[in-house]
Amino acid sequence: MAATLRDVALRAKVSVRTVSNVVSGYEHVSAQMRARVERAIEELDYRPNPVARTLRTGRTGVLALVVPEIDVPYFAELAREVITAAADVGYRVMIDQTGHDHDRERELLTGGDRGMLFDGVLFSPLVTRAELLAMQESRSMPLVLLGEHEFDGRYDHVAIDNVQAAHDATAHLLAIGRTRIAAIGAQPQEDYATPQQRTAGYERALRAAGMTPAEDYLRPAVHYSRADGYQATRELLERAERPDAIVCYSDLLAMGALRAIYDAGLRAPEDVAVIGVDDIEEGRYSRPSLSTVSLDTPFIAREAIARITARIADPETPAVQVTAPHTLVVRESTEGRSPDLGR
Amino acid sequence: MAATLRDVALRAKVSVRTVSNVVSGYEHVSAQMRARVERAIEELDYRPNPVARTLRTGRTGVLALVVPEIDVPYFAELAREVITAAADVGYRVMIDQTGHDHDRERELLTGGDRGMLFDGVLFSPLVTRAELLAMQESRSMPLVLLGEHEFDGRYDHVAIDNVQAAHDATAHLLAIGRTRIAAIGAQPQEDYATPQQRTAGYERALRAAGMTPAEDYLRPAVHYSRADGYQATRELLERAERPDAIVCYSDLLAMGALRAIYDAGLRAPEDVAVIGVDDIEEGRYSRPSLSTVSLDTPFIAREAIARITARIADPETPAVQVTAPHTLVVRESTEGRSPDLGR
DNA sequence: TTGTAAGCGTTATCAC
DNA sequence: GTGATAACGCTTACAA
Repeated sequence: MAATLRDVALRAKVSVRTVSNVVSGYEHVSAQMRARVERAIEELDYRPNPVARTLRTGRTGVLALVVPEIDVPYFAELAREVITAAADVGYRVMIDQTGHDHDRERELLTGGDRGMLFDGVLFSPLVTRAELLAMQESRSMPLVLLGEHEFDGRYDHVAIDNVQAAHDATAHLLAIGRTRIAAIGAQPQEDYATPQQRTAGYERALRAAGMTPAEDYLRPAVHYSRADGYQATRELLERAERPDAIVCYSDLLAMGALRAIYDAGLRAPEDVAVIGVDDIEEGRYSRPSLSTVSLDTPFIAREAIARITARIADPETPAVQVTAPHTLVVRESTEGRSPDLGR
Repeated sequence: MAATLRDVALRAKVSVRTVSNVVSGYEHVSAQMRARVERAIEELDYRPNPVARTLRTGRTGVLALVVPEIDVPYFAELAREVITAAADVGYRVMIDQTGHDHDRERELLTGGDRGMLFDGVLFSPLVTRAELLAMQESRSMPLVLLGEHEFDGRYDHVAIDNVQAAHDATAHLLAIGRTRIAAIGAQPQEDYATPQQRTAGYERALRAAGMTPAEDYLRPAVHYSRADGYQATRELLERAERPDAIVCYSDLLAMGALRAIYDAGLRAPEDVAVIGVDDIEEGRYSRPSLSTVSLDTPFIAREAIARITARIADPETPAVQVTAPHTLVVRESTEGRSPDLGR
């Protein structure tokens, strides 16, 4: 049986209060008391029970990170950074997957079952804005939204400038002389912010170049997966007017696109240039290596942790939005440049 | 302020005992009592506090999954399956990263700080067996080891037959006529089980074919990363006696190898065949697509959850070892076959 | 079947 | 500076 505070107190012949003081690093404890208590702790191999502490303090030391699927490289890389950043400030991270399930997403957001298990939630949502508003009704728990751009002053956001990111990707394709530029990742049926914003950026870049976005060059993708990218690209390549470039709304879509282009007997970038968004490591090793818009995941993670801890400390902290920087990374899939992999 | 059991009791004019009975689905509650209580619960939007429940019952409903790095695709895919399998039986999953840090691994294993935060730990270790034995000293918490092969009867194992897996990969290269077969992923400095077993399988297959494993064909890799695979392959290709095939101890290493072969102006599989271990999705879309030894991740996850829940229910359950099935998957990187990606 | 009350292991409010 | 002691919200003997 594990030793408790009381056991230590008995052994050290002091009160539990004193032991608690020593354990939680209280200042005003005499040196000899401290020594006595520490010996008893040592002897009994005492370790504080975090559950009891939580019941008393209301703090769990745990954050929830909610993502659609943890094995999507972008989310895996984000999770890694988040876990690391959280550990730096003494937090652990619990990961929940929504699996693209609206109901599950809502349940996680309203805290359906999870009561006081977390001190805060980092949410990378698919959910619509309208639905988010409804969430507001629910019991409030510190919440930071990741990746959304729209900001309504209600929640902290660590945003990505999706419009600009997609614009930059498209503008790069235009700059290298492409004229039939398709896009993969739209979700016309749904009210999701990310695909809408990326489509807006894509179309804005085309219009700025005096081009009219062609309806059938805008391909939907449900899961932003390799399979989605593969399938959508196949369809695009069957068009009479075959595109000479594709903007993929995620690197994973782009990986599928590259393979589809190869399977069709075509070359990237010569026949079809491809660019993605995210900058996952996979794209640095693929053939061709993938041009992309790099999102600063460490920044997002650090900022998310900073926001959530601030809100936990003071729930009345006004909600703020920070936008993560992004940069265009040109690799072989658009310009034939070699990556720098030699160490 | 969140409503408590007592609030509900007061409102429904019943005892807390009755409310608790209703909440935890106790059988013998009269219909009218139940109705009354449920109305009060509804009105107060009451939700049980899991922390208080945990303090009382000793069960947290949380499992820890400990992996080196969550953004390594194999672990990400495993985590996905584990989280799903855990959710099916009412468990949540906390993810901890050891980051290849021995001390951190030991700390997580001995439960350094985490006291009673988890009901059990699923551990995918790098740690040596000798060190594992020492862990035994520590306070016991239900533990299931993932991926290790050695079984000492002390812990539950969901094992991979690493020797056989590496053997099968090597045998396949021999079967397609390769004679200068290198391996990447050994860790001669360390006492890690996985690389040792895979090297054993590699060497056994070579010997069975009447060949002598060449020392300088066995390349170390510390992190099993793309970068490690790239670097090791570069070095191999500089050898006077250039290998015509490479067994990579992980698919990620193989992705780096493929890129290095391409950068060296060589072709896979014509000049150098490559095979990995894991069967991550990335390898189905790479160019060339990657031959590999497929590990049954869903099986591992399901079995791990089954073992840990059994041990939580009865700590005296004898430790067992189950071995996950693996299968050779032949793709372009060894035999030029096309993958089947069209849906 | 339902009520009363004793903890679970902490922290925090009092005194001294 | 240290010692009693009352919560934190729940489950569960033990009674009724």
